Amino acid sequence: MSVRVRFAPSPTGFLHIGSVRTALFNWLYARHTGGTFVLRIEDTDVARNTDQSLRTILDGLRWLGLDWDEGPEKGGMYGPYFQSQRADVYQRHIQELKDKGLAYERDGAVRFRMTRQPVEVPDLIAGRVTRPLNEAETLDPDFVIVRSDGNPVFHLVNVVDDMEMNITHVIRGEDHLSNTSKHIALFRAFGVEPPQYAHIPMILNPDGTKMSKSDPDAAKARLASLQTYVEDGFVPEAVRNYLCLLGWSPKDNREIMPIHDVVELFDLPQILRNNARFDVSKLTWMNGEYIRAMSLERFLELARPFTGGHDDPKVLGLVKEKLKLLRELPSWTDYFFRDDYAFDPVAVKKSCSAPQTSERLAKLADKFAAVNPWDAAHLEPALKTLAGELGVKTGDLIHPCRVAVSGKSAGPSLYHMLEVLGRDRVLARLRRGAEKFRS
RNA sequence: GGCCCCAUCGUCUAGAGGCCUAGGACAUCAGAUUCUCAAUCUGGGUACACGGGUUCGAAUCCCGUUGGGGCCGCCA
Repeated sequence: MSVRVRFAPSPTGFLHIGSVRTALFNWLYARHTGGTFVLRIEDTDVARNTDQSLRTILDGLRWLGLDWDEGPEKGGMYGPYFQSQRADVYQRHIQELKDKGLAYERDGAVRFRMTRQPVEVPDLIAGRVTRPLNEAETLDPDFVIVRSDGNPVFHLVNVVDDMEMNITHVIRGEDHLSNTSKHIALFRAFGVEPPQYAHIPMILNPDGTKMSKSDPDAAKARLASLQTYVEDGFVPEAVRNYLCLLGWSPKDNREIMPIHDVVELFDLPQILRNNARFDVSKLTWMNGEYIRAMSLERFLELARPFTGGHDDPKVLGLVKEKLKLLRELPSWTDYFFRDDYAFDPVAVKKSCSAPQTSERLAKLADKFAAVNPWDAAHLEPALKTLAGELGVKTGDLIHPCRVAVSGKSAGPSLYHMLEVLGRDRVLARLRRGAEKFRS
């Protein structure tokens, strides 16, 4: 039988990074097995659902390249894929349980007559887990499956849909492990064999606490939302790759690896059983690696939202290898697009405080005025010639020059930077610097 | 509190009884290189939570302790 897995988020707020990892693992398993990846929207909590949130989920999955085979905007034979549109399906199953004497009403809600026996949960990752009933459950293990307002609850709709949609493997967060006995009991009540379960460990904050989108600590709350990484200029390839490595490993010391290699190697039993903490610094490193390695075309495409409209390919190409985050883009390129860029005081003090600075910049301007053609290959010998004539180290010209034309001590290769800046701007800025740094 | 899951460098991990005086990566420190920064290269420090077993031999198996996480809703 062909594998069918599903990602079943609720459209309430931002997309949680842990949910994203769950979606990723489902997608990987589907692609690894040649199975089907279903996206199902669990929007039974009418009060909390928003269209905006639905968009966030769909956009987030697409951003990461996690395409679904059945679901919203895609269709499929098992639809509809919104639980809000499946009321009749649930109604039928609730009636079935009532007819079998396995559901009854109390206080206006419908309750499921839970088995009084401990339920063994076979889990592909955790192994066999038997969860005995706790004290309260021993007294009354039954639980609500339809609220008094008539809406069925998560446990019921989740099981009914997994059943109706022929889901073969339920890959979800470990926070559901304790509930699984309820789900298995429900499957049995319907006379259906439960799917295989694989509960994946949680992703935690750097301090080991649970990642929550509503954490009172704003910095931690930011960490929990996928949107944060999009806004900060992480690239999807890097986020996806990093997430693959949280709870899974190719076991051959590779870390940066193409997604199709992960798809090939990925399997459920090899998923780790322990929680992982989210390490932004490693993700940031990986992001820089991906940015440096990607094509200029891809870079231009991903950089567009961060350029503020200044997307000259020559400029962006120059700083591509410098970046760790796309969000840093403006601070690397501002002087290409404006003449009133700021001068870093530390850089000025370090490179432009020598008394000869002014004279050197002026002479450099004169020397560059004669360079033809204006390109890196001709600028370099011109500068070196002048250094020889003045009897100074090239650095004594290079550093002041860099500060004069960009305001910074750090940037791309000087000669390529000058080439892209163009003769007019470079000469003007050098002469302006000669005035500015006159001591 | 009850029940469940888990436990290797600061972090992510490799390790399925001898290959481990524990390997890789990020981070960090030192050095090299460079026109700056980044990158790159070289090197350093840092871990098997603790206590009992089992075994000729344990990071690897068992038990306990401690610690972390999860679940105990008419949320999902």
